[in-house]
Amino acid sequence: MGHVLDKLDKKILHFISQNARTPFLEIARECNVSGAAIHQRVQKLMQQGVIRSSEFVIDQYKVGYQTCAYIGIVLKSNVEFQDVVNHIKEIPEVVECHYTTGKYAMFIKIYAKDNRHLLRLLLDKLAVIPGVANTETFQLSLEEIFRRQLSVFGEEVNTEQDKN
Amino acid sequence: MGHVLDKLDKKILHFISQNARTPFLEIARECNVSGAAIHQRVQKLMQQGVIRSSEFVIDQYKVGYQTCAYIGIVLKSNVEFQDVVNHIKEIPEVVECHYTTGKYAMFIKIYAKDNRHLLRLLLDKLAVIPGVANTETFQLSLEEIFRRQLSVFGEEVNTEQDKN
DNA sequence: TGTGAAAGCGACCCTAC
DNA sequence: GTAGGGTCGCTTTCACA
Repeated sequence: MGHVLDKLDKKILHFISQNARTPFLEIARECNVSGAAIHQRVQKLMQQGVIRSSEFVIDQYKVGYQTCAYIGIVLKSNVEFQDVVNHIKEIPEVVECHYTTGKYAMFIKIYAKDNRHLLRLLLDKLAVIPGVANTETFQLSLEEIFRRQLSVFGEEVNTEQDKN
Repeated sequence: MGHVLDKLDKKILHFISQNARTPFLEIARECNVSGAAIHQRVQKLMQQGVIRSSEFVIDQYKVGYQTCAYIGIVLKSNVEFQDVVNHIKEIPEVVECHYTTGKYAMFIKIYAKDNRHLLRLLLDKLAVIPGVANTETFQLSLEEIFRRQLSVFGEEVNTEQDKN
């Protein structure tokens, strides 16, 4: 939890969370510090786990995955969560998996090529997992309206100022 | 949306979707092509919109956002979707927004610092948007079990082979 | 922790195929 | 659409403060 981030950390996160290829030297110039400082900060943030990874974001629709759905999963009683998770992990089309409190035990996000594919995933891959009682599907429309990273830093990041 | 991706495209996407800082030259060596080829392919993929962006992924929990929820939104009748979307966009804690078919009109993903914060967002920001009839919240547990990009390319990518 | 310089590479552009 | 070379700029490391 309490990772104390100062303004410089937040500025760095602000930049690199929007464009992973931003040169560290460019960030350094924006922040009026040396390139080495940025480099060291980024390494520390990675070690602390504040930075989880970096990735190019692919448009799933353009590579043939036309359908996306959130699925709430209800488990049978006395089921070991981890067993179910292990099965779910084996389905490559599942891109997120969460525990939830309330109505469902778990919530997953899944991509499929089309509705038929989605149905097959539901029936042949999900429903057959031991422990899964039933599922409810919230099918998302073709167009994702928007998607972004949490811009926690927006307000506090002022690009034209000294480092403190 | 037939963007025809050949094996080389898929290999490239496979690498850069997992680590945005992978040097193109390294990918080139893996694929037995020149660095320039990778560079041009990536540019083309960006122009086509297959690559949407690149980003460092921040661990939200480690920067003080302890709570995450999916929220299904029901709209009043005769409401212009876009008006509602415009209001939702103004809430920085919302990181995804989708249209859905079925029970809800829209589905969003939202981060909050804690339960109180989530409640305030629901009551003070979401519920007051004109056109929003009611919402249903699926609160996600602290620990995200996993999150990954669609590895469409896994099966087809063989790192030790020629380019065709 | 941050700095500055130095060394090693990679990105990018251009020309040729 | 790919290869190769050259230049420029970036990353990374190190001694020092």
